[in-house]
Amino acid sequence: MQQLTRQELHKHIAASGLKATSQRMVVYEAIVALHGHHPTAEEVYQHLKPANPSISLGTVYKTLDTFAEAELVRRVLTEEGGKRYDTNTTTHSHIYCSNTREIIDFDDPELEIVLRDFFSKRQVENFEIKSFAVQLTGKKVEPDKQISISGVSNQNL
Amino acid sequence: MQQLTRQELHKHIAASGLKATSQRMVVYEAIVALHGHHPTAEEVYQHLKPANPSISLGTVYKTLDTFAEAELVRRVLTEEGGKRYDTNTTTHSHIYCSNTREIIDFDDPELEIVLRDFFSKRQVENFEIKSFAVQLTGKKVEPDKQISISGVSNQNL
DNA sequence: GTCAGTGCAAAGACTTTGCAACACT
DNA sequence: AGTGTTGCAAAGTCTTTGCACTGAC
Repeated sequence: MQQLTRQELHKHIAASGLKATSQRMVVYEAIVALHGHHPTAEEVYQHLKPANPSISLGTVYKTLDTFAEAELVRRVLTEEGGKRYDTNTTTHSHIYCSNTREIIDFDDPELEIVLRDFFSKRQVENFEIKSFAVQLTGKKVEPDKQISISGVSNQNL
Repeated sequence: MQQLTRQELHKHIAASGLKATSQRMVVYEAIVALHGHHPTAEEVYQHLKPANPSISLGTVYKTLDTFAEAELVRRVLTEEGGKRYDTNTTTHSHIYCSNTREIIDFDDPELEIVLRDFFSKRQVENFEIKSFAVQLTGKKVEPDKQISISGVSNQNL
């Protein structure tokens, strides 16, 4: 994502019905800058601290929580239990590497079409579905090694 | 899942290369009993405590972690940041209710076929996929209300 | 008998909260 | 001006760790 001007930041935040304070703009800016890294509150704080030494960690926590409620950002599911955040992009799919614990964006329009199609036919009882995501788990391999999906075992599917 | 005998518990645990201690059997028994509830360590502890007052919470934490490493149980992704566990069943899909914070199993063979199919064609670069899961997010509705998927907005897909 | 596993309690990590001061609308 | 937001620090929650003891193999 490109650099946002102060005005744009203001607009983004105000558009969600939130007061556009300077801390919120800074936090939003940081999470945009860290897009793809799925940072924790602490990481957001560390990122914006040099340029904004007066902001407090507690405010970052509160702000991210507020943003998540307002759907300005979304929480990323983790197996480790920490809360991570990301800008609310069009894809909700992630790959989780069990070796490096990275969460990598996986953006595949085809997959999304397939799923969207599936759920437009398959209604879930007593449930109003708001969004869905695919979570892939696996391990990074060396670029020169053979890439395979054959390792997907039946009992995992 | 049915009741497991002490011998069966022993076998399950030993089969993963772990020492089959009585604490481990009790923890495994509890998580089987709580299958579908996706309990936290604390909940597992509360469940087994009445019958096993001498077991310590720390041991439950350690044991669940050990089990997860050995893939005897799996960690369930949560948005809230707490670690939850479940027996390693054949489905990996969940529905998360943002109202009640419940995690509900969603077992749909058709969906699994669709995804399995998709990923058998679509290889992911430099990544060996081990498993995948679909995470649905939404809200429970009253049984008499209209159920709809139309609320799925484009920007979430 | 050996060594991994356990209980306990303390430490650690992460997150939330209360409140006075502050700043956006 | 009024109300929601911030900074700070303290409290709270959840999880891990160290160590002496125990029990499974």
